[in-house]
Amino acid sequence: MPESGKPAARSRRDPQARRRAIVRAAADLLVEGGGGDITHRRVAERAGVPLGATTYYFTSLDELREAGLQVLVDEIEEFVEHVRSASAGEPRGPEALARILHEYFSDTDQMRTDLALYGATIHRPELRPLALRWFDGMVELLSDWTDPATARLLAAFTDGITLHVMFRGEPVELDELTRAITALIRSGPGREEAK
Amino acid sequence: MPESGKPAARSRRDPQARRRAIVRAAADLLVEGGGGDITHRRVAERAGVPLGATTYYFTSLDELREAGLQVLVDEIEEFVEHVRSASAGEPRGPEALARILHEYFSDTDQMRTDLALYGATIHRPELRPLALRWFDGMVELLSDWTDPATARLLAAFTDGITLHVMFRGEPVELDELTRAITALIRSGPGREEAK
Amino acid sequence: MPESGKPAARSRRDPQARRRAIVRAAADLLVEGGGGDITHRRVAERAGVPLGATTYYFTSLDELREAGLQVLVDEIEEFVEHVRSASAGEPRGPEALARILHEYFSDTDQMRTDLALYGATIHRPELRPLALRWFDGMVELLSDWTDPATARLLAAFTDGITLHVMFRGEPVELDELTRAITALIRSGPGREEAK
Amino acid sequence: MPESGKPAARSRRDPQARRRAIVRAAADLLVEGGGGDITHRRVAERAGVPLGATTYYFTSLDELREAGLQVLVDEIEEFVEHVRSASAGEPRGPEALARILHEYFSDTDQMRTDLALYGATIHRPELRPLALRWFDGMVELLSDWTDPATARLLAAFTDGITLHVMFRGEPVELDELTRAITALIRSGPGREEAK
DNA sequence: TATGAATGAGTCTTCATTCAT
DNA sequence: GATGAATGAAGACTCATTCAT
Repeated sequence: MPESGKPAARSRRDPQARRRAIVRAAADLLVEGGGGDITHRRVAERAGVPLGATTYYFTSLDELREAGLQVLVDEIEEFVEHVRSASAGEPRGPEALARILHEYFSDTDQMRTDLALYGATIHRPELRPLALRWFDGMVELLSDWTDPATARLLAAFTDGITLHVMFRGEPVELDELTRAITALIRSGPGREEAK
Repeated sequence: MPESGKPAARSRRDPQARRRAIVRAAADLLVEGGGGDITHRRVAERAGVPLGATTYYFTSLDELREAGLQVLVDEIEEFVEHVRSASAGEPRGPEALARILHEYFSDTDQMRTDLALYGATIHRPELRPLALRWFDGMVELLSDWTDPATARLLAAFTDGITLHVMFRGEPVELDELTRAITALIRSGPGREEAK
Repeated sequence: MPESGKPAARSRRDPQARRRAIVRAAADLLVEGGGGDITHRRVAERAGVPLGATTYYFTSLDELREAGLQVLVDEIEEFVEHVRSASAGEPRGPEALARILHEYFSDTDQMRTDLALYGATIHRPELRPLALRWFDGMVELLSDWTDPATARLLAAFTDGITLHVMFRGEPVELDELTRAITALIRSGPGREEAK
Repeated sequence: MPESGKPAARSRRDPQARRRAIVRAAADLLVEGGGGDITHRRVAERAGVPLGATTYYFTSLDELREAGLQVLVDEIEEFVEHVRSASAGEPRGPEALARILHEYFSDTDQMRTDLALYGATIHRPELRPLALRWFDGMVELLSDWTDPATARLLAAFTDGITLHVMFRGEPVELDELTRAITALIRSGPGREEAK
């Protein structure tokens, strides 16, 4: 129960919440059905707002789509941040990294979000910067474990695995993952020693 | 009298050629703009056939879209086959493989086709078998160079690199590729001796 | 009753007639309400065709509007042609011309069409060539009665009178008209003697 | 305390100025794009006032449109008045009048305003009184130079020339104008001697 | 067999107007 | 008194699909 005063009763005359609800709905639709499924009507229904609200808050459908995608990327970045802080105290060996990534490859929801991001941007070059934010975030995270060049290779490797795991519907084995990651990291020039 | 003869003079009074032209147009549109760009009108115009022809040869637009995707996969398989036969005499070392893959990562058209395939199937589980044909073809190709498990990892790696290279618009360096591939292959249990 | 065979029964599966009906409806709406009143819905209802038909036959509303306007201009030109041939045998004195124009200034329908033409083109420079066809037609007609320069002045004069007569709802007197036209023609260098 | 003082500092907390700004914006839009371009949003943006202000000061959009038109007519009347006083000392011969009118026919902005007035009223009989104020003002002005009947003819002539000059984008020559005006005035019964 | 006509559903978008604040 | 949020109606346009020919 919040402070006091108007406890619930939001939604009407709460532009911010309304906008959020619309974007949330767009993001969900993006994950479920891809960018082509974003229509004013669908978003409005999903968000529980009248049709006019979607056009009132967003000048064009493109803008709405991008806002939804933005939310997805924000979520992904939060996830990356979460992983990073959760692994703060862990040893920096390849095995530990493999365990972390393996966990990620078991999180279907998370991967579905990534896939939605790829799908939405593949044919929309103007939105690719959003996907790059995810790529770069991953590279940055991996840079805690290896040198930048290897981090980039590992980031690409990660996305490839995501694609294959999701398409095949089969998980990736932890030991194989460990083997590959270990090999890739060992092959690199090594992480620069900070300080 | 039909039968043989008339090697040229196709297209008119050649239902098969017409069908092919339509599917070809659909495939092109798929690569250029994604599944959302496939409409009867657009395909008809692109193929240079009357509007009615698109509905005459294909019961529904979905069917047409899928046929176009099919063509894409066929092309990809041809490409894989081409690579395989072209590399028939080459040594089976990681360096040679890296060179082959590096060439692939320089072929923007080819990668665009792959991307179109991902994009078209990400949100259509029923079409994923088509993408898997590409995945499997790649695994099979790579199995000439390493063990099956490593081949699967390499195939995923390949798709990840494709994604990153295309999205970033930056090529991948041959030496990095060589390093990664060498490491991955060396880490594997080794290729079963065929024969 | 036409030839034989299908006597009436047109309208369905008679694209030409359909197109004509649509344009006719657009032209009527143009005269009655101005260019702003042209909407797909209104035209469709007026023409007695389904909404989709208007977009099927015309790529854009602008095209439809222009087609309607075109019809108006065609009508006007027919009218000019009619006047010309009707006055073929008449003497070429200013009095005869005044009588002809006076008749025109009594034809409310005809003037309403002209007004619609002005109204539709005033804010659409791209359509002005259509209005100029009327201006030029009038100049040509008047050139049968006087020199080109004076014909141009008279044509402008005609349009001004149309505007005032229609806006005031009061006719112009024949004798005043005669006086003005006579004065204008007499002031000119005179018609070039043909041959 | 209000009353006098504060010569500047208007606009905020000055309802009248706000209203004026809105009407001014409407008038401008009328001239630039015709009545169809008048929308609350556009007017508000143009006037630099919040959207709500346009509905606060004007019950309906029609009312706003008419107010804008009103302003146009006021401007036109001012212009006529200006011409009259400017020509107060001039000789009353046709040549002088021709010069004055020729100046008017060179003032594209002024003519555009007139055109906007025609365009806005052609299809709105209820607004025609506004256009008649311009017609009548012109007749009155011309009555300083000729008899009423001829003044009416000249006023119509003026509007016709405006239409043709603007539509053709070509100016009218001073000598032709002089010739026509001279002829028309000479043909009249002559101006009643005032006083 | 082949095709262009046909149309209703659905898309994006704009907007006058109302109203809560 | 002001104003931005709100929304349903309507507008332009596209199109899959059906069907007459």
